[in-house]
Amino acid sequence: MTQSVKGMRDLWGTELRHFQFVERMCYQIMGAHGYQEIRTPIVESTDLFSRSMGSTTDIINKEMYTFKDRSDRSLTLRPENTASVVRAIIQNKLLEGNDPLHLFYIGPMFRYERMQSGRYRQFWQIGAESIGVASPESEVENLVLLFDFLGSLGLTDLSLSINSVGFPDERASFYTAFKSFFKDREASFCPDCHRRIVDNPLRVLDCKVASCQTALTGHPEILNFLSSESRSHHEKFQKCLHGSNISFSTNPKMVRGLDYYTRTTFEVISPDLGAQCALLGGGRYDRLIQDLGGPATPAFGWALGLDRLVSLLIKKNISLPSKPRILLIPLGESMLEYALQLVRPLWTTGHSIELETRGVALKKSLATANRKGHSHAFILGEGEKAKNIITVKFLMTGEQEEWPLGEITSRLTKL
RNA sequence: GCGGCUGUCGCCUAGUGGUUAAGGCACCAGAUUGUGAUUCUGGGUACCGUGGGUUCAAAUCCCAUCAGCCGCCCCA
Repeated sequence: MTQSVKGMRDLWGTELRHFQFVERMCYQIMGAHGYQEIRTPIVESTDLFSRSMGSTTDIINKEMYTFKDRSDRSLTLRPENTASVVRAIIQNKLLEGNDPLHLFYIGPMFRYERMQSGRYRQFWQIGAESIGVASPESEVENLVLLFDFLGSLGLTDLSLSINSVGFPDERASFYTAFKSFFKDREASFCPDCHRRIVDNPLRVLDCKVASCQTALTGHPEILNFLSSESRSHHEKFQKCLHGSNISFSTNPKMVRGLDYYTRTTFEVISPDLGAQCALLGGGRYDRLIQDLGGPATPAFGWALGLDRLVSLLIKKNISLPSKPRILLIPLGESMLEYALQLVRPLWTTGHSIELETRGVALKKSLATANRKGHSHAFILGEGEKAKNIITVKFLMTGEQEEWPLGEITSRLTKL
């Protein structure tokens, strides 16, 4: 049998309902904050990603789904969405007259990675980008949106880590100091760190090897190499977070996976997710838009892993708001025709009413309703028809009520 | 990309060379015709992930392959 491609899965049932719940809340909160949706193609020119994300990042080097199309163009399945959003902004001149832009997106991303739980080759992200404003306050606005969203899902205990990685020139002077610090004790570092110090020095900071962490004692901190402007930006950002009641911790060792970040970076990890604990991350990217050929424009945003978010909701037993699910059971074939006429106006009211059309014994229909998770059964037989009523059975308690036909809609709303 | 582990009904598992692959949950059918979820009775629904090999004999041993899991790298 042909199976789904490795790392790509089907979504249905409980898990899909959680996805849909998150998506509904996403549209609601984003809308409330004035963010507008943008949808970009899943496939882009390979160079969009190699230009935006940094040539030494793992995503570029080993994780992209890259292929040639029939015209020999190098195409790539998007591994993240920010580069595409920026491309769309430039290409469609979205900044003209719309500055600043508040955009959000939701959709599948692709990374060719070794499988592990919580890590998929097709995975879903929700992201929000705030484009055109450089202030720390706009960063906090974007994070308030994020935490309002998480709160609406019942997630209130997640901790935010923040850091600043400065601008490339600030980073360069830090690298110089850090590399000489490293060189003085290079024998104490693991082979991976010897590779990192060349490719991406910041990565040495979050090495998990204990001896490396010991060797890092007293290391130069990037915050000390920031310009006074960047430093006061960072201070103001923290002050504003306090003011908005968002709790956080500063982590000078926190490193993000993409090279385009400037100044503020942040992430949220969840201890409940095992090794793949990164739930979301983001930061400022003031140079990306110009690097991709657009006008120099500051920007800030985050991306959240929907698959991991849903697995967290399920692990934490966060229950979905449940609407009544009704099975309408006509007794006998003549009643089925009557039921069809009766249910049509009800179907326009937005309630979930499934019609039993099999014409099987009531006993069997109730068993089916129970098994499939219906909350109520509407029973419609000769007796009900004669009295112009419907029998409503509450499947949780077993209680029954008789509703006059004219009151069905109003009483449904009160369930 | 590196290292390790796993794969038996829809789900969880027993079975470690020898009859017809066992059990639980679930599912299906029934216990007199309009009442489920609780009870009772009956039913096994699986080419043991796939393909080769060893053997008189393979779910069991070997190889390959696919998928999943765990750690690393890294990331959502």
